[in-house]
Amino acid sequence: MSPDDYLAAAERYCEARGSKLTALRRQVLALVLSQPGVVKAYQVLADLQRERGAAAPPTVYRALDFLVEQGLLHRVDALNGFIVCPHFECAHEGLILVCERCGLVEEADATNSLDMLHQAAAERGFAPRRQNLVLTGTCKECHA
Amino acid sequence: MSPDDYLAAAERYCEARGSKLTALRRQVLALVLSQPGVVKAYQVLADLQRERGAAAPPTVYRALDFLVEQGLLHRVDALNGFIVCPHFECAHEGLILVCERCGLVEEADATNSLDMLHQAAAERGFAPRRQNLVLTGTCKECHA
DNA sequence: GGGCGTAATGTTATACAATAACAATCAGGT
DNA sequence: ACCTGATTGTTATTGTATAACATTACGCCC
Repeated sequence: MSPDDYLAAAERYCEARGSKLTALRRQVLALVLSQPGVVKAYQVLADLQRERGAAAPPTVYRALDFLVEQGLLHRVDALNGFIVCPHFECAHEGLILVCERCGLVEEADATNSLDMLHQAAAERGFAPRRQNLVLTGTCKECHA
Repeated sequence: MSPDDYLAAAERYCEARGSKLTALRRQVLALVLSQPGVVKAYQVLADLQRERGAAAPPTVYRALDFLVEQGLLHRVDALNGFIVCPHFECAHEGLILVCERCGLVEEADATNSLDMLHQAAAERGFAPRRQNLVLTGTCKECHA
């Protein structure tokens, strides 16, 4: 899916959910889309400053938080970064693989093991918030 | 297991692995042990400063990195914190459950599903960094 | 013991990440 | 127009982590 198509779909998606993809939020989303793999908040901030002059950290963090909340982005804790969710529309649970070396992101189907994980948690009375699991490591190209 | 027993066991464990649990590293480990749940680097730093006067961030981070490398501690990315690994002796993949409400942290054994996850990743040529997976959600006590 | 290489620690400064607190503005409903 | 709540702007600060280099301690060989 091209960035433009993605943005259009995101627009419709937010519309349908009754949330507002404002100009600023759209711009931040576009900036994240414009780069491959994991994107950092301060990188987005720098890009935003190039495009619209003044901008401060809270501006970026608020937009990113919104986008994560909507499910358009995922936060990658291990890297203090963000990645685009390739299919926010269908609510299925994915396994996201992030290469620490090159920043490549891919998604694997791991429904079975994810179900098992949730079950293991449930056995302890623990209710996981639904989320897409992220594994960091090295991709095929990058392990020496 | 009491802190003292844990420290003694850690000592033997490092000895056996040919790594050095120096006085400083032992002290940092003791400081982490002295607190329940998740411990933050700068909290350890403050404690260390109380105990030995001067101390700077790199001192603490290096000790914590060492302890994580040895498997004595786990880093909890989602919280920028560290937890004690209760069973460093047996090689294992842990599943760490963090309650968003009360902050409780527990480590569950989920070797099977974690193995499956790694396998799913491996099928794509992806090598996950050895890590302990974190699920956030609500614990037994907390889901209303 | 003296000298050497490596690992560990100390020190200073800085980079990177995130939020607090409050002011200003905008959009929709009545 | 007016009110209300959400969004964005602004300034300042707090929290997290590492770079770069100096110094000290340890093991080893001779």
